[in-house]
Amino acid sequence: MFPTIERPTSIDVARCAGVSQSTVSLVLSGKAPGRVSEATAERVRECARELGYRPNVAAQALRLGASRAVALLVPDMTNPFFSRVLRGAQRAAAEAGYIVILVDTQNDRHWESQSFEALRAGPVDGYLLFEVTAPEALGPDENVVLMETEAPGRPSVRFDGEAGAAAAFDHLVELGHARIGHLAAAFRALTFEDREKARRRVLSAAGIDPEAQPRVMTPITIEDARVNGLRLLDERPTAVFCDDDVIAAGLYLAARDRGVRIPDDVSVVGFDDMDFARVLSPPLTTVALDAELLGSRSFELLEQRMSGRRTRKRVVLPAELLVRGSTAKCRAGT
Amino acid sequence: MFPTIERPTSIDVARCAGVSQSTVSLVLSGKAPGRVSEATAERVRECARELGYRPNVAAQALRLGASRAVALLVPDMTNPFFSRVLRGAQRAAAEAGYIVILVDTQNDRHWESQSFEALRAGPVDGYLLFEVTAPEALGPDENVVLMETEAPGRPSVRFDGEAGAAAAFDHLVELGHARIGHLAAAFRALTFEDREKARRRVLSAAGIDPEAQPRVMTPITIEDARVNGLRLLDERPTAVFCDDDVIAAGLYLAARDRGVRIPDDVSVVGFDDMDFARVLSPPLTTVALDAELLGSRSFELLEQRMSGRRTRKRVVLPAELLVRGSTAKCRAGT
DNA sequence: GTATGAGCATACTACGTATGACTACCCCGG
DNA sequence: CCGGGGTAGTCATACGTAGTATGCTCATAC
Repeated sequence: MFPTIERPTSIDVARCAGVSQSTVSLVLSGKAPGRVSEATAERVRECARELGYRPNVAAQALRLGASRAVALLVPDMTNPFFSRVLRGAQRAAAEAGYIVILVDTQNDRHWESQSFEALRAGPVDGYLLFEVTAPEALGPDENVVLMETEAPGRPSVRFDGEAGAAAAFDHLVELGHARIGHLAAAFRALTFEDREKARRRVLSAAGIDPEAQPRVMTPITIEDARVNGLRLLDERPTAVFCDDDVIAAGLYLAARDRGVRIPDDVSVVGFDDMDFARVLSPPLTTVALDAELLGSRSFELLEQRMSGRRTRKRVVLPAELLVRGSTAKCRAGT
Repeated sequence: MFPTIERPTSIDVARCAGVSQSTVSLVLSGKAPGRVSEATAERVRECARELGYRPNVAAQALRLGASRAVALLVPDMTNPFFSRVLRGAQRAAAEAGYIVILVDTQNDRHWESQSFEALRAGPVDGYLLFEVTAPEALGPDENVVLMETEAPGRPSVRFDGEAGAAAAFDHLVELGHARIGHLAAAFRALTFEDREKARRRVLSAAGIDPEAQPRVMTPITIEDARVNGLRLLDERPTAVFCDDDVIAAGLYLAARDRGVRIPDDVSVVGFDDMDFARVLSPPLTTVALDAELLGSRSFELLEQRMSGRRTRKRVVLPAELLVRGSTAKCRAGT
């Protein structure tokens, strides 16, 4: 219909090499040894190269019932953290001959389920789901790996966010802070629950009442975080733990608005160690996560499932506190 | 082979509705009017809904020779600019019933051509190429839209980067700067050539010799830009134009290292208006580009081509200078 | 001279869909 | 009673590949 480029098929290759299409298929899919003579095989390969033959993936997918593509669903591609996840997944996938189809759900339930439906139509063999709420919609036999969340019977990969957050709060406590605010992500996810859990645990252990600490929720956006950060600063914390570097960036703006100095008047800790964290003034103390590793490990797990192994492994990756310039000894007494 | 989920086919739907597979296809692809009675059509739709039927895209792709997927090649997904491009493209594509397959070439020629080859195998109907060097490899009939670059006979979409850069240099000149450095991207692309062109033009017009101004090239990475920024600062410019916000971020670090104050000692201008630009201290003056628009307009052009129109339109999008806190009157004299 | 088997290659089919060609039926006018 | 024309739907096929069942050829063994 459209003047699409005519690409050579295995039949063209067969004609060129003077053999049948079957033989071509045999040779090119590596099943030749013992079935086709080496001389013929070489001739076929030669022709294929010459004609620039590439198997038609649609036909392959139809025939094999598998497309060698996986979907990666992330909530917000504007957040560079996910670019790194994608990069890791893409690298691992490419090595295994897979393509990654990225779906940016933009934190939009409607859009999420819509694109999800589109994907279920068959173009992908498996799913890498980042904190997505859909897993119940999938049959228990689907090839799925959960990222940064967990569900019964599903393999998953996540960071030890609780340990990371605990390290951050420990750090603040050691610096002598006793009024520690929490600028929290208004996003229901296991990750953030972990951080909250760590907060309660560490503060309680230090004799600080977690309930009495100022705590404000905010959408994960610089501007939202700025606005909500202003409210938090009004409660006069001497330190603030932010659920995310983006949120921390918003808090920096709020501090500037209020004339509050970091770290002199208030210490700030972020989470994720995004590229811009060290560029901020002062450089942001944050919990570093290897996002690329998350992506690649997740794909590896998915691949295991796709090749038939019914793994349910739950991988936990380390999270490490990076102390930079945004945290300092508490001077509330002075 | 693998226990893949068994999905219902159009034959199942046909059986359920008591009609032939052809009829199902007719109804579901909207070709029913005049061929199938409304009563039957409704029955078919009912069955399809009940069985949860979704057409097999692999089979469709094979039959139609089109996959309703397009590829978007970008050089570095870690750069949030491209996330926004993707978002725009994805939105426009979804509206037209297309899927966007993202390929992050990571500025790696080898990887670029490799993934490119993988794509040419047939899974996509068209390409959105961002400053990619491959266009010669594609036949003149391929469905391609170039982003931020141009080539004879190809449709393209780009920003008026020259106007944007000119506005930035005008701004610096008006502030009284006469020694204006250029921290330039070490990346051969039309975009950056445009900026360089604007620099020469504006400076010459202002009676400043462009050749005499300090100019340093740097890879587009915060750390690289920091190192090269140090070298540039050693030449004592009173203002610096950075080819990119990421580069500007690196220059901020360099300035901090050297104890050079922004904008008091040196004014800084960036390019792109990334999210973090306004969070920097001081907020970065930069040239704003609507990346999402770039993505959506590009897809629209591509769609025109894919539906047979042989358009070669060249779209130019505006670029606008955003003056914030990183630029100030030159105080070199004091 | 024929049975045996290895080695090599081919014929054919299925995967699920879209669609042009075709048929069966009914109604109506002549 | 027949032909024309519209309506409602079916048949058959092709898309390109993978792989199973099959066939052919030749050499060796009895």
